[in-house]
Amino acid sequence: MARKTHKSPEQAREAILDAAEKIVVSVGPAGLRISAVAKQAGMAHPNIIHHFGSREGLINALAERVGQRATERITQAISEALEAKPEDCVAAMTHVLDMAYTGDEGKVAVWMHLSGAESSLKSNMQRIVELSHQLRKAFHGDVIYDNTNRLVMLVTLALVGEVVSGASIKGALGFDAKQGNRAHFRQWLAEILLNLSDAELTTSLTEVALKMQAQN
Amino acid sequence: MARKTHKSPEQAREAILDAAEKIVVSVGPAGLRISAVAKQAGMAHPNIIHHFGSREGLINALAERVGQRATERITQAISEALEAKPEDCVAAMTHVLDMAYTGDEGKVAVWMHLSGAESSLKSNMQRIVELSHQLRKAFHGDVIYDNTNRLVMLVTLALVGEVVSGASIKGALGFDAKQGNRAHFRQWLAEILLNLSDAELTTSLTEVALKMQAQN
DNA sequence: CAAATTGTTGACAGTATTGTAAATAGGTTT
DNA sequence: AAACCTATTTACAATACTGTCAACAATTTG
Repeated sequence: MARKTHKSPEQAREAILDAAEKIVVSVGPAGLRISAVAKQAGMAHPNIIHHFGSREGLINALAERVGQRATERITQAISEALEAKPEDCVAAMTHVLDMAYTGDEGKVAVWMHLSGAESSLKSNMQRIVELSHQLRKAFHGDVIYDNTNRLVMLVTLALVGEVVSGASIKGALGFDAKQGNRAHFRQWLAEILLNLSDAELTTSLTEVALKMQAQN
Repeated sequence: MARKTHKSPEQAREAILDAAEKIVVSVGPAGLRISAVAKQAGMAHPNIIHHFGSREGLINALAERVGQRATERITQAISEALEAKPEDCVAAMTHVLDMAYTGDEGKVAVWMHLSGAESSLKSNMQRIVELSHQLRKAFHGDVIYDNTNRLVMLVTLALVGEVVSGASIKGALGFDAKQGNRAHFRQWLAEILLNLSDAELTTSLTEVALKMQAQN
């Protein structure tokens, strides 16, 4: 009966995306139903189609928004790490990893991507690699760019894995038991990442690689 | 008209699982429709319900089968690495990582798990950790079990990430360009894993951790 | 104040999918 | 050969979801 007051298109879109994010967090990526989003946003479902064109349009818009926000948090954390004192380096690096998860945005970003959303992944990832390389250079002098690329890839893949089935794997490996909770794992990983940038480790690695190539 | 010859229940189940695996590989985990599986297997879809009870029953059975097979391949690869000569260690370790992907089974296992299948993940993972720890001990003497656990977790998470969105991330990071294809990344990771077991790295890591704890 | 614009909604069409029920026939046992 | 078991199928029920359409009302513009 009583119609809702008209929101501006921007307000409506934001409200719908907020609702969609909540729904995705609670039911997973495949369970994103337009009707459920509409109910959460307190409107009728054709209104969503009016604003986003289709279900796929909604998914792409949500992917774009959460990807942008997550990238913002991560890049800011790396920038902060760039200015951290040496004794704070592990904490700063741990904070960088934390930022990939905060507020369910990393989870939603991965899930949206999993649903086939396109988004501007490439430019976001390249910003992160660029800053990460600056971070490694600040810590260890001149380092190999390819290794930064690979490290970022390893961490990114692990983050995706954590989002997708981290809870199950953690449970299967008994990580709930004593000290091995998620935060501790991230700190452990942060330490490894910092040490992996060390020049002596790099040479050690290339030595092994050379030995192997000679064998082929 | 012409009815199919009756298969034994075991044969029928295997044929259906083969079909389901193909379907999942081609359309992804969320797109698993029992009608499509039935078409692929050349039978009517109620027959699948007859043999597996429901769509969920089919998913669980498929998860169990691919999980078992993938675990078999991985554990065998680790066992082989245990008996490898020192100069073959990187190749053997790379082979272990390769085994997690071979034949789409790793991909399907992750995807099925993603669809909510239960399966015997815990016992499989623990077998892998146990063998991995033997491998690390063989290479580096007595090492910390928790670190083996964390390394297995890191690699497993990265494998899951690779399965879920490895192609996109690889593309976003420009890994297609020169030498950074998937196989090279695995070899690079294998080298890191072998070197990470080194005692000097472990002490370096714990030193950083102690320094950070003192700071808190 | 009138008219246009557009955000919003209820009703509906169309399709896809899972699962059920009864019937049929291949294979096995007595 | 008869009877039985069950793998298999056709037809159907029931539901759920996306997207369309025409109408309505809130807001803005002339």
